[in-house]
Amino acid sequence: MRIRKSADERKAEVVTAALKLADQIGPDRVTTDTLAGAVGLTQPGLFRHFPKKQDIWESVAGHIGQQMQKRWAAIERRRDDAPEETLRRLIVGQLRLIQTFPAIPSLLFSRELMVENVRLRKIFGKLLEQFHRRVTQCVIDAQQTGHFRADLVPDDMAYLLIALVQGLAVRWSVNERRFNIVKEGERLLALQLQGFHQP
Amino acid sequence: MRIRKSADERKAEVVTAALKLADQIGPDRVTTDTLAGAVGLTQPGLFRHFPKKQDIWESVAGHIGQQMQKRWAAIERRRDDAPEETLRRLIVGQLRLIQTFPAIPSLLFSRELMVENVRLRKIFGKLLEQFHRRVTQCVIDAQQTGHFRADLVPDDMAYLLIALVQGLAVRWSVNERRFNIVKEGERLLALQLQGFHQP
DNA sequence: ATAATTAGTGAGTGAAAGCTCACTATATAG
DNA sequence: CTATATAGTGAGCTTTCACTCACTAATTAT
Repeated sequence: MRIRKSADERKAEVVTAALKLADQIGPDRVTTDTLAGAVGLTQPGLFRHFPKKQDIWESVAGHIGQQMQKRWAAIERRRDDAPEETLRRLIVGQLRLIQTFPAIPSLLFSRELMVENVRLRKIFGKLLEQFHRRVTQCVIDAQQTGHFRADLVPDDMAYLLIALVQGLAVRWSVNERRFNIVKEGERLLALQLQGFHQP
Repeated sequence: MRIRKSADERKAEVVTAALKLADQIGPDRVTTDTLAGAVGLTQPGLFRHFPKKQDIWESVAGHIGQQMQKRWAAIERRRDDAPEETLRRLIVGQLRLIQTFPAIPSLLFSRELMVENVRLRKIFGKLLEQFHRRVTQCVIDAQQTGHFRADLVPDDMAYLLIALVQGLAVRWSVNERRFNIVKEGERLLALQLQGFHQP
């Protein structure tokens, strides 16, 4: 008796398995065969749900995008936070997301995703852009409440904060994740923010 | 009459061609066939000089490493620079290197290099570590000359500065290199250093 | 209960890519 | 000038991988 599941359920399974495998063996080594095995299907069974392999990665990107949006929305719903607190939550949230899906950094630079799939690059590009917009807004707000120095360019301050996240992600990957990215991030963030405070 | 060159000359040609191709089409798409074509060889001809394909990438990594060391040495030879100036040169030099070899960021995350080749990961890991050590030393020096705040942790300040480079590299790649990474870096660096200065 | 739809499989195809090998052309040494 | 070493080639091998297709088993609708 073979196990049979609904299309939607399988799709979800495949996406999470793809993320897990991408983490463990690297995105470009996730073959349709290993992925199918991971969800208990034969290789052709996968193509029943995703006509092309790229479709799988697009679903994965979509899933990550949703997770980001969800976190951002939750943060912005806390209307009584100070701008600096919102900022802190945005940055730390991003780090936590990376911690939850450690494949994200390698995904960003995989051949499969970034070289071969234009649509995918656009998706990630837009996400980064949105993130920058949000961070910039926090910076502006913090300047207006007098917490941050007003003589600095908010756009660039946001870029520095985002670089903090990305640099940390790079180091974490190269270091084979031998440190806690969130803790490390919180420390560096505090340091970075000190530089932005009113003297 | 077939063209015949010395082994050393060919090796050098192959390394530069590999870097160029990695930039143009992505590291993982550089096949032995296209690479051989780029240097005017047949595909098996390549294996005369590099027994395994991985050996090519190791040579490439070695070449990049040499370039870095050369730049660092040149900077450190300027013994009369202020620590902050040395720091500035280190960071901007790194950005310039990336500008010269735009494949570096994608190389750092390619399957070929980072997943499949442990030795290569070690090489790059060591380079990053050396860079961090150098930057940290500059920070300490700048603290001792009274230019930087002494209450901040030098190690972490160095991490922030390196994150600046890496974050910029990420954005540059995702943005398909539509901005000048060196100019942008100089601006962000100035901003970052402001935060480190004595109030 | 039967028909229609949908999920899944076994076997196989074709293309890509790393690598081998026997052989040839060119250079260098004695 | 001959011998030896070295750079390069053509043909082919093997493995891996995305994808197809005819067919079967389970589910849902009528």
